[in-house]
Amino acid sequence: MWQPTRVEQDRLKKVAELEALGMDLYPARVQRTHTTAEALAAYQAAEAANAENPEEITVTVCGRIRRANIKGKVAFMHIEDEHGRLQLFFRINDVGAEAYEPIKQKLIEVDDFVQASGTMMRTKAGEISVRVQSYQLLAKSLSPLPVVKQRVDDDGNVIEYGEFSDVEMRYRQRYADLAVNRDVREVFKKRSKIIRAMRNFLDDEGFLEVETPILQPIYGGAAARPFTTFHNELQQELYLRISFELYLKRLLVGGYDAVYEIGRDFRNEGVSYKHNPEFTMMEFYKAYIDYKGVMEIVEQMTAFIAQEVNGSLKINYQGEDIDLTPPWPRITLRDAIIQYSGIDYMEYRTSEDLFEALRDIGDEIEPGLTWGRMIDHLLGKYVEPQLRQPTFIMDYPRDISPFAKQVTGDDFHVERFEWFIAGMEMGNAFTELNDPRDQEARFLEMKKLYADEDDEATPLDEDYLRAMRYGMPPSGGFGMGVDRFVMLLTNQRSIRDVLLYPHMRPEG
RNA sequence: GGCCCCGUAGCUCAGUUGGCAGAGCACCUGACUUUUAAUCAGAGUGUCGUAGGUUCGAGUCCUACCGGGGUCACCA
Repeated sequence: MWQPTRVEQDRLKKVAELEALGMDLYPARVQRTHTTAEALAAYQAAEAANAENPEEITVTVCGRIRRANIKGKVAFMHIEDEHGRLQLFFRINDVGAEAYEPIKQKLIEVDDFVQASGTMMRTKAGEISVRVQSYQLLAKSLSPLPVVKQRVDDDGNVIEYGEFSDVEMRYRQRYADLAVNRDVREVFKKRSKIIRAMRNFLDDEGFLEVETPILQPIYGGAAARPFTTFHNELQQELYLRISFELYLKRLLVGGYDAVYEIGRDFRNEGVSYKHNPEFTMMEFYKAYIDYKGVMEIVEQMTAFIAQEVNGSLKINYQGEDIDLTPPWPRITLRDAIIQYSGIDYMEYRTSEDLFEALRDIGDEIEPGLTWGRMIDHLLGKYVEPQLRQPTFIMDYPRDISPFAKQVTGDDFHVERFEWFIAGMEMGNAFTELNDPRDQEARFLEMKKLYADEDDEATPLDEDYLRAMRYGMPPSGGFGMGVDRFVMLLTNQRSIRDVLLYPHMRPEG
């Protein structure tokens, strides 16, 4: 239930006064001939053509009032639309005493949406403005937005005085955050550009964009706990997908050479600066390449997107210079772990021996993990934080990679790589396992290894095996966390800053 | 889930040893026909996150809870 604050009560009084004047506070019909940016550009063009006496330009513009300076019988307001700001110049002589009164009385004020018609001009101070002949209220604002005063300096930089920075309120009321913080709007515009560039790249490479089920009877393709839900009519237990992998590879069986999907994944895990329960994933699968072919595509795609969006392959992330120019270093997981922890896990080929080796270097790892998981621990703790520049870490332990093809002549490793930048995992890829007999054995192996963990930790997907038995061409597959990639290119510290509506606990 | 930090006006914040609840901006009243962080003259508008406790007296000290941030754990 809304409890109006004192300021909101003031605004409700103004609402009553405006309605007493017969004004429609929320009209359905609007006119607009120019955005703020178009109106400015039109006047600048007219000035360029004839500086002394520019052609008279008539405009009707719309926007939210962001600043109002009522100076007796004249008033200045800045309206803002998505494209910028524009000053409106009201004179009582121009709009008439009756129409001027609501402005003078501040019945129409900051935060309201207005439409204004007039001719373009420059004020004495030099600011391009609309000399308003008539105006109309488009939407009355009942609740004040946080106050952030702005000034544009001589170089065109926007300087803000005061700020709206309460993190919780910014996430819970993203609309207010966006309305007030221009740089936040820019982040999400850039996010859109990044995803568009990704699509353009993949489309041009001959990939087909597809959509696969989010509600799945059996989840799989990644290491994560799922969300569960229920279909009432069918009396069916369902999972929200944790990856697209198994459905996309079925499409290679179906005859497509290359497919990709960009969409939402759901993982029932902790929340952190790089984890949100739902997040955007991009996965692609391409026939007739292996994981090294995938590396080349990933390098080229990253370079293409960075060039499209930032105009450069060099970025600065949180004060750190990062160069995305391909090719990137390719280091085996074994070598990387030797380099950063001093342990060569191939000298400890049982989980018991490796556990002792970890304890010997002072690691407080808990007992009972599988050999592969201990190696994953070594990667996460000693290697990952050190990988600042783009790096491929390749050849992973078999028991944590059930969908990757074994490295030829090596019983311990599979052809898998993970891609890291700025100490964060960006992506994960395999030479895809397409031997249905081996795949079935892996499913059973997983079941045995992790049987005592959460129920159904590794469900065996019979339909996926059926598809594999028809035959899938040798393929390379890739998945990446789009949000983390957006963080990188927009220089945002937290995944919450690249999600419009990050997950929050319910409001008290 | 463990540990640490934070929660005071619409926004950003201060608040001493426990002693009348504060500032800037916003809002409100008034002046002003080219301002632009407008200016000038007035006025403080509050469930100090919530509930208990200690005390003559709590924004301040104690306990629990709620919410947020950080970090560790979890994330085959």
